[in-house]
Amino acid sequence: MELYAEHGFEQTTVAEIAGRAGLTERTFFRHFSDKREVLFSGADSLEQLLIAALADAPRSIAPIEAVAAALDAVGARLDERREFARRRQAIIAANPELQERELIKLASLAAALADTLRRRGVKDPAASLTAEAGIAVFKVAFERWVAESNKQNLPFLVRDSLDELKAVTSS
Amino acid sequence: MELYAEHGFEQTTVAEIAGRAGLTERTFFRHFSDKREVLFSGADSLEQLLIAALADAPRSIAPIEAVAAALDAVGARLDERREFARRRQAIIAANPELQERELIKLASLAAALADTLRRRGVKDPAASLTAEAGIAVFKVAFERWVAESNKQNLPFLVRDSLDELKAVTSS
DNA sequence: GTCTATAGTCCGATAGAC
DNA sequence: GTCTATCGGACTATAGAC
Repeated sequence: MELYAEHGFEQTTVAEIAGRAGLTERTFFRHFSDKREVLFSGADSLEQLLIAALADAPRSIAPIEAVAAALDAVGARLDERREFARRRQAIIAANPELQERELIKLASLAAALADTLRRRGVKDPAASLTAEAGIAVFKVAFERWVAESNKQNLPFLVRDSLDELKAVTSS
Repeated sequence: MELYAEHGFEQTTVAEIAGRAGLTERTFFRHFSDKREVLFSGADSLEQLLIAALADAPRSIAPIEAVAAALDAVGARLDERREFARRRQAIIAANPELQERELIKLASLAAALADTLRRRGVKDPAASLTAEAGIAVFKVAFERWVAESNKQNLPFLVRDSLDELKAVTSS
């Protein structure tokens, strides 16, 4: 992240990254499948957290509320590292290749959510739509969280964005 | 598309594509920024259609309905080339790099929708959420359209998916 | 760790369309 | 005279094979 922030993602070579870590280029690719992945490898634990939180949500509440609860858990985790998340996001925002990788990670989250919902008995297309809606809410909340000057925390923004989604779809 | 379908996207070199077209590698890159883009260059006209349809929608209807009308227009256009769309989608489904490119194109559509909504006076975060909800609806409808054995057309599936989204968010 | 294919860039030259 | 299209060759870095 230091090198990507200093010289930009494209200008940074894998050899430079490996060198700063005291390793060789080859070793970098043993740990990360490609040059982008080093910025996203932490996402796996977030996906696990998300799915576990959804699976633990009470069956009595509506699917979209269960998804919101799971997103809250992820939001709370990210909120602990707000400055780190901001620096990381600035790097991603500066490079389309990194945005592509971020989007496929979000799509993977949506697929995992939909899968877990189906396991809870939600039928398609409701399961897919609830999952996609949840990710859309999270995306918007996350953008507000990193961009804004105000200090609202991420779980609050997730809740607020969900309320807004309900409002715009209730026509 | 022929080469990608025959040998797979990764196994196909740009030199082969250029060769079959009677051109050189260098010329390929003049027309397409990268090897993936050749499958997505048609998306620009769809984005224009989408935005024009949204801009033309009457101000009297709710933003999400205006977005749905715009998605209908895109759906109708795609419906004319169902078999082509299916073959193209099979290639994309077989390769993560192509999925990444598809997702960033969809994100671009969402950004354009949100922008047009703002120009119509919709405030944020409602504009972003309406746009993201619209794209989510379209994604799910499109998946059903290419995957299903039944013969429902895309505009119908867009409408059906929107109704489903309204249902799952109205808790 | 070594070797290699290929994507993608940069320099430039050429030539037809209008 | 300008615009746009082609091609050539050298080059670097990523990423995969072994």
